[in-house]
Amino acid sequence: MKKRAYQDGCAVAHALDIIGDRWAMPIMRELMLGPKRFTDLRASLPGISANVLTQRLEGLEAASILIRRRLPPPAASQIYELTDWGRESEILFQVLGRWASRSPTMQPGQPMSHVSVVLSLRTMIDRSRIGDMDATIGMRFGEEEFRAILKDGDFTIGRGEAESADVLFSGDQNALVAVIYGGLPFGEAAGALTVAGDRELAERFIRLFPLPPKAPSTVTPETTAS
Amino acid sequence: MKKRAYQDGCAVAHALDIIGDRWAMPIMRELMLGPKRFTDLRASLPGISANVLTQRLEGLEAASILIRRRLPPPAASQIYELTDWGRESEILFQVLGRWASRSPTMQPGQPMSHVSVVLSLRTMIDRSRIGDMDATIGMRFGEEEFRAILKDGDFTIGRGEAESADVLFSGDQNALVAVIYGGLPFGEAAGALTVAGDRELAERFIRLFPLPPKAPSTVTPETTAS
DNA sequence: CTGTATCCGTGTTGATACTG
DNA sequence: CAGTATCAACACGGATACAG
Repeated sequence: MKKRAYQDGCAVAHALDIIGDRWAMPIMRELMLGPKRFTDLRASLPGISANVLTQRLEGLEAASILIRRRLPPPAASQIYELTDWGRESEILFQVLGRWASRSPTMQPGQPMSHVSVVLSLRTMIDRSRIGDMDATIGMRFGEEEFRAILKDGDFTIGRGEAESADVLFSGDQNALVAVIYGGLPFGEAAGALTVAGDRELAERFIRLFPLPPKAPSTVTPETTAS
Repeated sequence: MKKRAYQDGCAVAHALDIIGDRWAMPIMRELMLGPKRFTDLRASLPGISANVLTQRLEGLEAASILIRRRLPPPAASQIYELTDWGRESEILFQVLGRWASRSPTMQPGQPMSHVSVVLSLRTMIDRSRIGDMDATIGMRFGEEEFRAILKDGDFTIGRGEAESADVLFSGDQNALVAVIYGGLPFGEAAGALTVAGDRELAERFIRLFPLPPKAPSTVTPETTAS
């Protein structure tokens, strides 16, 4: 079928055959919190072109990672939704993200999608810091709302109603990232991010997501001769 | 630097920028059990071309995943060796391999490299089945020797002297795979695989690596009309 | 023997425009 | 909204030639 396949019995090579193509994993990531339409996917993946998105969706469907469903009328649109097995791939994103967060060449500050931010919180939460916290945190990024629950030492987050939470973050998800991972004070994020509700809880919340130490760079910084 | 980079702050996207290129992960896999030379890598990655291997090695070196070392004379050859952080990526291969082993589209029977086989054992071992086993297992595939140790409910395997083990498998690594994962009886693998030493231990050993159940295919098998 | 560099045919990717 | 068509740029794989 596929022209360029590793002809290798290794399961890792098979994984790369089905999800190793450019954009395949970012597409899966965007579907991890629930189904999306073609246009939603395109909007949350800046840089992808329509034909590549079509091809990847076909490939991922053929691999049983997602299914295409036509919503019942009146909403006559199609949606793409992960299968159970596709959803099980979340562990890949967690492990990959945790490993890459130590990369010495990673440059911070680039924009992230709504889903990326939420998944990164799922990945980087340090459950040992939750203690006896018992709270709900809402987030509103553009049209999308997410809801996090801290309870019994555990942390869950997904799409959900944000308004009634104990704290509500709203605005630009990148500003929240700058606060949580970049140590930016809320004050300096004002304008891009507003915090409503229990301010002290918000301050505690953002300290639940420590970054692991960077791995050392093994590259000599190349004395740039003209 | 890189022409085609996801411009995405998500750590997963950064990971894909540095290890998402074709052949990058298979190269890392081949170095996971210790350093190799350019020619060794090429031989264990059928299908890769010299220039692509050179490019990937450069990229992985720039990302601090591996370093290039010149062996001291008399062996004047270079070797490629994972950095500490590069070695920490083994978890990626384990998670990826375990997930992909459930793929409904994976076809068994394709050849695997020596390293792939050893890493797959590390990945698929079911420690709960080890019980009080206390033994060493040797494997000799071509020029390479590996040694596994079962002790105190744990399993370790890596490059190492094989001869003195309680059981010695030698011959074609693919035949061992067919026995362990394919359920092929030793008898039918004879010729491709020889087993020396404690035969009963060998039989117990190969049952320590159960495969997880396949995920269901969600693709309708397309009634092939002429 | 161990790599590296260059050329070339081919397939994949990506941007734009366009259609149901 | 959900893709398809077209085309240019690039990456890949193979072969070959070159350098230490």
